Amino acid sequence: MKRVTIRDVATASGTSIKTVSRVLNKERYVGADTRERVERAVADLNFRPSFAARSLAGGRSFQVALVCDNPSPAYVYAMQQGIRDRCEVDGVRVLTQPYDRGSPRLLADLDALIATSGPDGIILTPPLSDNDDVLALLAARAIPFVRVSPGTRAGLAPATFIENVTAARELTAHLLERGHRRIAHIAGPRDYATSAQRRVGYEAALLAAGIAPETELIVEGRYDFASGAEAAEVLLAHPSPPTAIFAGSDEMAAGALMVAHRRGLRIPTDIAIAGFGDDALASYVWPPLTTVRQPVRDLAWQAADLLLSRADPDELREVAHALVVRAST
Amino acid sequence: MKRVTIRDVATASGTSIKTVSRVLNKERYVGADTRERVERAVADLNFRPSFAARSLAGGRSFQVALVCDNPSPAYVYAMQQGIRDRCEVDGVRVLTQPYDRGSPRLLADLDALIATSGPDGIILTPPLSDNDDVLALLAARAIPFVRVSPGTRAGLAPATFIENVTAARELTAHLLERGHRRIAHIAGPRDYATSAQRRVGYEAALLAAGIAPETELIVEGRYDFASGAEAAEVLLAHPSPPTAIFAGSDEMAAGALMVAHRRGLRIPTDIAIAGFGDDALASYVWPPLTTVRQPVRDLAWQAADLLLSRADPDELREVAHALVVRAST
DNA sequence: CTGAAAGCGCTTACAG
DNA sequence: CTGAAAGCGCTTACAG
Repeated sequence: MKRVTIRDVATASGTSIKTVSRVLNKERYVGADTRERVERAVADLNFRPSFAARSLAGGRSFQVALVCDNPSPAYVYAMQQGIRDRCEVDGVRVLTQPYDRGSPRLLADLDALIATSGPDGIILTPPLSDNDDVLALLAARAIPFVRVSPGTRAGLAPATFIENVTAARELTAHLLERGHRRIAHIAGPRDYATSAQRRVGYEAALLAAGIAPETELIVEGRYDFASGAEAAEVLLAHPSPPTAIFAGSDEMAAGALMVAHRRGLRIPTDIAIAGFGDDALASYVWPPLTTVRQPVRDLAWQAADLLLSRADPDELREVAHALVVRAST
Repeated sequence: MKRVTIRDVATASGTSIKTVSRVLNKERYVGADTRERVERAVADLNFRPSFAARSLAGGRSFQVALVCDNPSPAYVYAMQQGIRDRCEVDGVRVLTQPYDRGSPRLLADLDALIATSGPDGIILTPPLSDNDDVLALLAARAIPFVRVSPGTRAGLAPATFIENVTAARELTAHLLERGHRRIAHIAGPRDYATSAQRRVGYEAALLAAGIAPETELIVEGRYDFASGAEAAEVLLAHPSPPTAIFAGSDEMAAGALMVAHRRGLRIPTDIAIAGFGDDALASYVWPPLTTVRQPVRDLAWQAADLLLSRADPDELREVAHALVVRAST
């Protein structure tokens, strides 16, 4: 079973390999009937061009890399799906490279990825979207990239985002409406721009209600379950504990929920708990979590679209979020 | 910034490109000092060979594909991690292709993957590990593959697995020890070999305890949360409901847990619930789930190792499971 | 142990 | 609108 090549298609269609190449790449200036003959031959022979050959000859790899360092498998998985949804339309493959931002090898690994696989573009998710070293490397290598949920330096590259500040303000307002006055916040890690954005929204809502944010009611987590539980322990041990907790991620909210259960607290009567993201997890825990829907798959799709359509560096695309009220508040 | 090529390395080290190629591929018959000169030049020039060129010339792609169709992001993500852990040792990349086994395009898409990307090997996860059409296609294309948790046709290809029957028996025995006599089972979908294996283990434990399995206490789900909830509704509506439910996956167990909470049942007093897998989710719900630990990442690592080490088709590797008792039983 | 030649399957640049 | 030539950066087969 020898491989069918462009040469076979040229022979079968009575044209040259250059013409077949033109049809393959949807170039203009191919006669209608010539195009048709080539397309028939492609179908008849079940010809599929070799990525390796196209990459080598054309200097493009037909590959996009998702470069991420995120504690949530659900997030990364949804990102992969959204990116793939968009990329497969263009016949582009997706390479997922999870990194450890703490690793001293981060830059070297990323550089190696670029040198060996030569992706046509890169999609950066938080916290890498705001990592100066990574940003500098991509600029030096002159490789197109898109940022998901960046915090600073708008205009550096196209980006997709949700209005984190607004969303957090809406969620906090919901807790205020429920009558809560002592509302705690479990913030995300410092190097995520989204952490600060969500915290700003939380504080803005409190201020708008005439409540001064208290440092003691704000604890920093790592966006994961364990840190949410740790933070909740701290908050609930407070002499005058909060009646509501707004966690910056659903996983942290789930951790807080676990602690509340362990302490025999009734939810939401004794303590209301809300998250952020609307991961599948938010619907799986008891009681189901009030949260903000962050459509990760859409964010990813738009990011891939920005990349493949070669958007201008200052193009920003907002994806709509939504407050989702469930039984935990 | 022109790309550094093998030719530059040959010039810098005073050898030929063939010798550089030998060093790169760790071939034998290279003089010690020649090797050293080449290695120094590689390091000095920061040379990284092009995957595209190596693929085209060598007929290998340095790429392995994970071909899966699984409802659980956590499972797929853990598989990706384990495979990548092993592959990066050999400088091999991982392509993840999620498929829809219900799709009429499944085979065509898989065939296209093979034709365009030409992976050096493929890893199949359930239920694709037992899909006859997929198996036939891979055989026809003569492409090496490894199966994760296959059910039948041992010897067709190397495989990794956990002892599902034993594990399910142990879990059910645990429920029996807790005093339960009416133990229900939410089984996985029919096309997963693991579904039948777990069910067999469940029935064997009952029989060993002198209890005849009842058809009405066995409901089929889809391994996901929603189907677990649906199955639990059916089971708890039974005139003589079970006192314990063993779900074939953690997600289904979480669904059953949700239904129990909605009905105001105390867990495990009114109803005990156990899952299978020990996904992160199992520790996130309340009460935490008793389950069987299935080390997916290890299964994946071993699968990749079997592939990269060109294991014989009859090589099987068992990965150890473990009963994990928590508060839900 | 080492190297010169040919070729993998495409695309690029150049002609016509 | 179409094609012949050169070349992408490596590895394979073949010599020595």
